[in-house]
Amino acid sequence: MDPHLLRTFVAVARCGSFSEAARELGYTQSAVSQHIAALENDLGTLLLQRRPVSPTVAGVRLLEHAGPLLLRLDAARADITRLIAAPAARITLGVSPLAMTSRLTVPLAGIRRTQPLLEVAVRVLGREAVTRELATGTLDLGLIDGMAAPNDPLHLPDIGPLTTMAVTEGPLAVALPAQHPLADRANLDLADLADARWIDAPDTAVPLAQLRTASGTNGYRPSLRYEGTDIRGLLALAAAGHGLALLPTQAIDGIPGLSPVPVCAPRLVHRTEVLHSDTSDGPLAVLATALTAATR
Amino acid sequence: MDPHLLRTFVAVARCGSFSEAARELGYTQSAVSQHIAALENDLGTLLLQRRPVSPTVAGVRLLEHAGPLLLRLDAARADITRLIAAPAARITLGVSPLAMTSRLTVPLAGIRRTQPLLEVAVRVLGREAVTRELATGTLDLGLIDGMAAPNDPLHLPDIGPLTTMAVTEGPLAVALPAQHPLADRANLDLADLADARWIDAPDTAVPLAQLRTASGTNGYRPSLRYEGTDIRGLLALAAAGHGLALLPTQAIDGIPGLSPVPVCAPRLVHRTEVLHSDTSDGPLAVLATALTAATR
DNA sequence: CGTGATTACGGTTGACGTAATCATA
DNA sequence: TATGATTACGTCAACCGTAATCACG
Repeated sequence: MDPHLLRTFVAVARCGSFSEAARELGYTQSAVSQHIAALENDLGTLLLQRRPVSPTVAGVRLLEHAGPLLLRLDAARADITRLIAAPAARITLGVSPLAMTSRLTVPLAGIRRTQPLLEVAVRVLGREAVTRELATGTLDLGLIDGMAAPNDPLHLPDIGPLTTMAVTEGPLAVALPAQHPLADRANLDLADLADARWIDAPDTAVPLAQLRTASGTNGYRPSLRYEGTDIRGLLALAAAGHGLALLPTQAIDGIPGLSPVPVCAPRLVHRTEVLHSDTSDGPLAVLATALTAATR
Repeated sequence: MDPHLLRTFVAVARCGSFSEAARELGYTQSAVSQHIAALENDLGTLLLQRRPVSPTVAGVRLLEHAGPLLLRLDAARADITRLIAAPAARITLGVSPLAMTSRLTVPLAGIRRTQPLLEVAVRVLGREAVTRELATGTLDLGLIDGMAAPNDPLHLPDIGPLTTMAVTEGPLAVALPAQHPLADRANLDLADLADARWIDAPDTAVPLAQLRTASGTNGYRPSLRYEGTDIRGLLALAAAGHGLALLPTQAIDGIPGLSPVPVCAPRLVHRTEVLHSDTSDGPLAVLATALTAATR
């Protein structure tokens, strides 16, 4: 279970080919074959079906472990090197789409005024990408949004010891087309919409999987998948009746053709949090607290 | 960042000695020294202070990663081997103290009646221990309790793909000595007790760290630490006025000298969940659903 | 047949143990 | 000075590449 072996295993599984994975990793076909053989021998089971190459049941299971494992390994290395390296002259901020609001501009302006030598970059990414890049050190600071119970932290994959601070909490609403029969309701119970058609937009709206666990049902089946980080596109699809989406009320308000209907049960809020891994009080920690303070 | 190196690193940090760690791992003193040197060389920084041996800042940081990393590595191996191995003739159940209630006996009796050949063992452990042993395959099924927002899953360290199902949700109460000034209150706001004296009983009561994150304050300082899995002992300490503890109301009811006072804010519940890593519908999955069904 | 995975085999690298050296309480 | 970490060095195994072989489409 050497990380190298795991890395080639996930590469082979992703590529669907030993030789392709070998090219990608800079190994020979032979070495990749030996890696997989070593893993399979170690675990005592076949991990990949050959010709065509596809993971077995055990292989699928191992893949579920290998991803987080390798990510965390990278995170550990990045964490230490960041601790050693000189305080950065450049801060890259990763923001999930719905965390990217106009309020962000105030503390950013503050930082740029007080520390004009500090280069600041803002990058809009999906939620998973933000945590991943934060772990590997590509990002210095993350601003992530999500759904949670009131006063409850977001459920984030634990890639390591991160400092998290709440920035905002606001109401959630279902984006209903204006002509939808329920569009004039004062509020809605989520469970009533379990059988409706939903848009699966994991990076912009609340992920459907989360709706399922929150309501304990198996509903909220997707009618359409929306990938990317652009909210306007999602709203256009919702307005056109392609499916429902759960968003912060604020993001739906004033969009033509859409009525935001608040969700009354279960009791849930939209929440944004700042994440960083700076234990001391460097510019990162300062910016992080500035971001929280600006909206309190 | 070879796992072997990480393993010896945590061993050395725990033992506070190279030679002691070497004995423990079956290496020579020399090999351990080389392992640490390799790690330090790879990461480009000192990880341990020598004479006496104690982790540096970077070392502490690495330790925070290494634990979960190695645990997850073990979990992956255990997961695969379990998948391969024949369905067990023995099921070991790990239960956290407050998840161990009389309701458990009903589904257990059901299993023992329908599958008399199946050996069943019940083991009461701390919450961390249950997840750890579940990950490494020592336990087959876990029953864990904790605090959460209503209808929200427990926050568990993600050691891998686990099936979790809610078993019970019930009210929480502060265990106050009968003569406490607030003992006759109808209910309490948690924030009002942030400056009180608390008992830190991470395995039995709600961990104080969780109270802090839930209320966003830095209070709930421990006056006494209580280790172990015996609730009666904790209740005795609480009744004697050594400090407060947050527990399910049910656990405090009827205990002489203690008044359970419900917590009204923030809105929180005591919740128990079943955990297992069986994807198919073996005896584990059957028992797990039996456990949830019995209390619905 | 041809593409692509496996096996055989050799060179190099790296890992661990023995033993000598160094350093600190 | 004694305990315990480091360094030197030799041996052995593991790893990867080259090349031949095998197998499936």
